[in-house]
Amino acid sequence: MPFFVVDIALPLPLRRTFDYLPLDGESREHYRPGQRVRVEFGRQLLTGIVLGCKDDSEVPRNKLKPLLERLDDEPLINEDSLSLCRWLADYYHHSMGEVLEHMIPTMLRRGCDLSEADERVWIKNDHHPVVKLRGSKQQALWRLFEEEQDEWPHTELTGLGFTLAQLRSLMEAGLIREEQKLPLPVVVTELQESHTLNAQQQDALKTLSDKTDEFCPALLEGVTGSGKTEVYLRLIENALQQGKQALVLVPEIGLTPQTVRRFQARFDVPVALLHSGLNDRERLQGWRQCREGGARILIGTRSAVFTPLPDLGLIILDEEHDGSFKQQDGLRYSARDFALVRAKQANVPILLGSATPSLETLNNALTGKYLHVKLTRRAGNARAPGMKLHSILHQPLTAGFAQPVLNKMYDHLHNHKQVLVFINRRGFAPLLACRDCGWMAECRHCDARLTLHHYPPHLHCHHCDFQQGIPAICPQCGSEQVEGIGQGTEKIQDELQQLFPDFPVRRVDRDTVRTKAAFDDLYNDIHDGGPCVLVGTQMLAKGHHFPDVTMVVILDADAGLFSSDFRGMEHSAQLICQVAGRAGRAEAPGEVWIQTLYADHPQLNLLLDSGYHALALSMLQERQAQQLPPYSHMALLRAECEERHLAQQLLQQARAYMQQWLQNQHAGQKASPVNLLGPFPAIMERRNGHFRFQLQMYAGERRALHRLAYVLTRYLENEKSLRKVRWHLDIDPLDCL
DNA sequence: AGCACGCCGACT
DNA sequence: GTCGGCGTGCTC
Repeated sequence: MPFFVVDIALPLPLRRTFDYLPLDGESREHYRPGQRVRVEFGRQLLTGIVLGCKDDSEVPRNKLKPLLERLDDEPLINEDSLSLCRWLADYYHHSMGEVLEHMIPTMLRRGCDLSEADERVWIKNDHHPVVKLRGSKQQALWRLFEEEQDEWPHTELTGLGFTLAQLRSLMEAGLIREEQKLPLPVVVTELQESHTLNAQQQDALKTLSDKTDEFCPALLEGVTGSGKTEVYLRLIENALQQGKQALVLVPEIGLTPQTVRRFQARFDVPVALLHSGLNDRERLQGWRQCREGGARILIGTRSAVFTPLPDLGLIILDEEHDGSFKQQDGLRYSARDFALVRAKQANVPILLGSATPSLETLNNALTGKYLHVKLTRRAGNARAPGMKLHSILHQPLTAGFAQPVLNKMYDHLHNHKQVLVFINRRGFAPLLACRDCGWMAECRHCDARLTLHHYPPHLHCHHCDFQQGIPAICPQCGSEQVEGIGQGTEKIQDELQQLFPDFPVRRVDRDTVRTKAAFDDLYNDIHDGGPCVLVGTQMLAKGHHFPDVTMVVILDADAGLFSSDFRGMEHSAQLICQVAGRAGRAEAPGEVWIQTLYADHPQLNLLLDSGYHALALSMLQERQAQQLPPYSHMALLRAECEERHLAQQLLQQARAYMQQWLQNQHAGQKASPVNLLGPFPAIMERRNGHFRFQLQMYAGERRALHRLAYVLTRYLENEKSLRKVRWHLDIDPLDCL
């Protein structure tokens, strides 16, 4: 047998792969890219992925080890997925082995067998005798098989109150049989009719349905309540009719039971869900349901973009501007950008939806790179909320509110409506300070103030989770005048409750709704109506509809207006629109009050007078003038270390290396194709005990940036002198703080 | 990333 | 005398 070696990607941060000798008696045909193998790596056992075979290795023969075991006969990852992984590894300058880890569920990464997703399932026999069942429970059970579906997972039936004895009776009667197999998601049987589309929605649908058999990226820009979801549902319907699968990607908080139910109740097909709440086995089941074609629709968050879908016919990515589509550690990929690459490879349409598209996407739509479809009218009777800036300059405030705002809130409550107060600060007060000497409670691990919490009483760092008790006296001067300064959700809740004693004031933040279940309870409570005030953070802004909310108060819009990040205004505007979108969903028109010290802020006024789109166009002009993304491409090299100077030094060294390389490459040229800025300390220089610095890289051409990033990562990876410093390269970073 | 090897300080 | 600290280097 001719000599050959197997090229294997291992789950290591190293940007290279490893050669192993094949198993005795196995030829090249046994090794196909995408199979899993067990190997001895140093002294540890690892599961790797076969990338291919080679005639020979760069490594001397005596150093080559034979691999220990081949885990798959059929590749677990197909050629298409492998080439997507290669794209990710190249584009994000990441290790192939770690990229591949994203493609398969945890259990398979650990070497488990596919069959571990199997479960006890009861199946209706094709040819069953006609029998008279005695017990009413048995009859009810049989009806499920006759009227709803042929297959039922055992756990699903016991969940409905049926017993093993009842199932055995049916089996003995020859009606059903038992098997170990992959269960399918239960199909909802009470289907809902589709809503009728308004003229605009019909036009949108027509435009978007034009190309279903080829790559066609599109932006659906639709104001809140304009019925984007209905358009999604129609497009999915088309895809399903053609025997295709649909992938729906939603932001982390967007995957609510309400959303899911809406999709499930519309289609007579199994819908798989992938989100952070699943355990390893459920993940494996969902993955197999998609890969084996049982599930026809997959709804999932960021990581669901990796799921194999053999009949993929459509990708929908809702709230495309949402930051949760970008992974913020490890492989820092953008699920939105990756979804576009995937759609291109699969040659299928992809629809990005948003009321407030990111400037990147909007630019692509405006330049014609994407199809641009707009929905400007609210579906049904819903009217757009009226937005109003309320200047609090030189105004006396009660509990942080201006009197006219409180009066308005009172009116709404008395009209049996609900009021939503939005403030992006958890806790009681954002800082604890001494009245006498000015001392402030600071985190010992971060450059940040500790937040004062009353429920329960403690000081808490929101950046590293450090907690401690509240000092009774000032540790600096001994004064007893130690108190919270400023306001958070807790304080506002307390004070509003005193101002409106006749109405419940509820707080909605990470501290009150820790679990998904808690949120659902609260949501149902609120949904059941009754006038109340909701005080909450970002959590309130996304995903959920509160039909009885007719007034929204935004308390601290100013915080976002002067951010040091160039995307600060964009994100503020998106957040304001999103919060505003919570009001006036139903027939009752809503109103939005924004308290601000800067009532003449030009961009804020543009947003309120002319809407997000107009503001976005103006922000794009600004970006163009400053050559910021999307008019340039960016990468960020971040470094952090417990020793301040080492973090800084790594970036200085990286900068020197890159400058040298650029000079060699582009000798004689006037302008460098990549501009380097920094190193700068991060806005919060110390976090969790680590000093953080960063180096910005800008380029007009993506090519040049990537060529530089390639040599940089190889250089840093092999530079052993700086190994105490943790570093990473963030391609297309979302925030540069 | 692990996990070895290796060379210096405080313990039974 | 040894246990254990983490600097350095390697893994096909």
